[in-house]
Amino acid sequence: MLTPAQQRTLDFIRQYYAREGFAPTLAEITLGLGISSKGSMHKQVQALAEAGAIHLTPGRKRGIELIDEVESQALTIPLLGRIAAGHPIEAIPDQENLNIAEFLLGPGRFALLVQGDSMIDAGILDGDTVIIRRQETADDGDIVVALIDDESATLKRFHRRVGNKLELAPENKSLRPLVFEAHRVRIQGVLVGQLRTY
Amino acid sequence: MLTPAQQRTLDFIRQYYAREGFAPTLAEITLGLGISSKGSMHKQVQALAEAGAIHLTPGRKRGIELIDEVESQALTIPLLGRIAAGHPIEAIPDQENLNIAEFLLGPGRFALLVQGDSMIDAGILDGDTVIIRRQETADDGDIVVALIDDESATLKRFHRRVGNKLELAPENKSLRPLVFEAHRVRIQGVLVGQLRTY
DNA sequence: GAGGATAGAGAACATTAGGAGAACATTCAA
DNA sequence: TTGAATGTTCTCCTAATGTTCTCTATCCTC
Repeated sequence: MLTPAQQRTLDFIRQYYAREGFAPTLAEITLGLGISSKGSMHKQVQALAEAGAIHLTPGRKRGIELIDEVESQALTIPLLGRIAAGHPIEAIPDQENLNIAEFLLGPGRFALLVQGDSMIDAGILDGDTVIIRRQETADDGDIVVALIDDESATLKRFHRRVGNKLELAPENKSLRPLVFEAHRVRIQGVLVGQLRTY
Repeated sequence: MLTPAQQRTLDFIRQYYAREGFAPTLAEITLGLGISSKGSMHKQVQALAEAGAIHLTPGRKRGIELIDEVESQALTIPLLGRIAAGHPIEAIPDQENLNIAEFLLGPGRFALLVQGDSMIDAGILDGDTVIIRRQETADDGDIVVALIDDESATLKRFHRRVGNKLELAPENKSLRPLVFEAHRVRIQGVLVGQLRTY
């Protein structure tokens, strides 16, 4: 069971690794998390290693290795091909199976049931399930789950605005974007998937 | 069994854990449930531990661990609750995990990649994956994969028309429904799911 | 009403987690 | 070979947090 600081650290290492292709240094982690002591960070990283979340090669620079999560079990469905109105189904070479687990499961993800039509123009309907990856920051244009005033949650498209303000825009022509001071909004995660059953 | 207050507490802990990746503090639970005494909450949490619903590490901060019904953990994703613009995330009773497998997989199912915008008003966008169950008949109003003249395939909404005719209707205001003699159309399957990744 | 079970308030206290920062050791690339 | 970059090991600090009390207030059943 990870502590909050450990979880933040792990999330940062994962993101860094995904972005750069190699592990961060202690100094980079401290910087990324707004801490100033790499000694303290060393403690965190050690704790992560003991918890089995990462593997460390002592002394080595950038010596952090991520430990693969439980291998995603085979959860595949045959992918027949591409369908476009008015054409035959076109087979997709070298990809006869779709691994759903790989698409939707992963560390730090959770699902939410969407209620309401505010994202309908983005193809997210009332009753759909969305898959969210937990993270506290977002890029401009991401669809995020945001907590406003630590109270009401909402799924909206995220934009930065001048003057330390944020815009949360629904994808529905009949609704208007909302603009908030940055400090009132806490991002809880970004949309990584969506699914629906009939 | 659990008392109502214990159930509320457990639900909150589950939701918090899925969202944050670590357990809440007593103070956070009390706050989340609208209570003001962490001493009382301590009692609740102790009771939950005795009931076997959670595991506690005494003295430790955020020392609550959820007890997994391990099962097919690799195939499930925590379902936090229902999100509606402007409300807190509302927990869904008795459904804290979503099993992706049973959600989308099943006998006789296959996937297709959608190309084009002909079903956009049904929330099916260009690039989405749809899950189809193989069957040769369909009910009025189903969305089906149909083969026309044994040649071109298409994903459309299916309607019966008088005179042994069938209508295949796109869900896109700028496109018109097509009507065929029944013998020209062969239904290959009906839409049972849809998914999208970002 | 008595008595138990359940909820909660709130105060006092003890411990932990997270962090600062200095000093030192090691790695690695030029 | 060498020095900057980076990891390691300390010691110290403190706010955040768990623990333990004692009191109240409802319910419910008998």
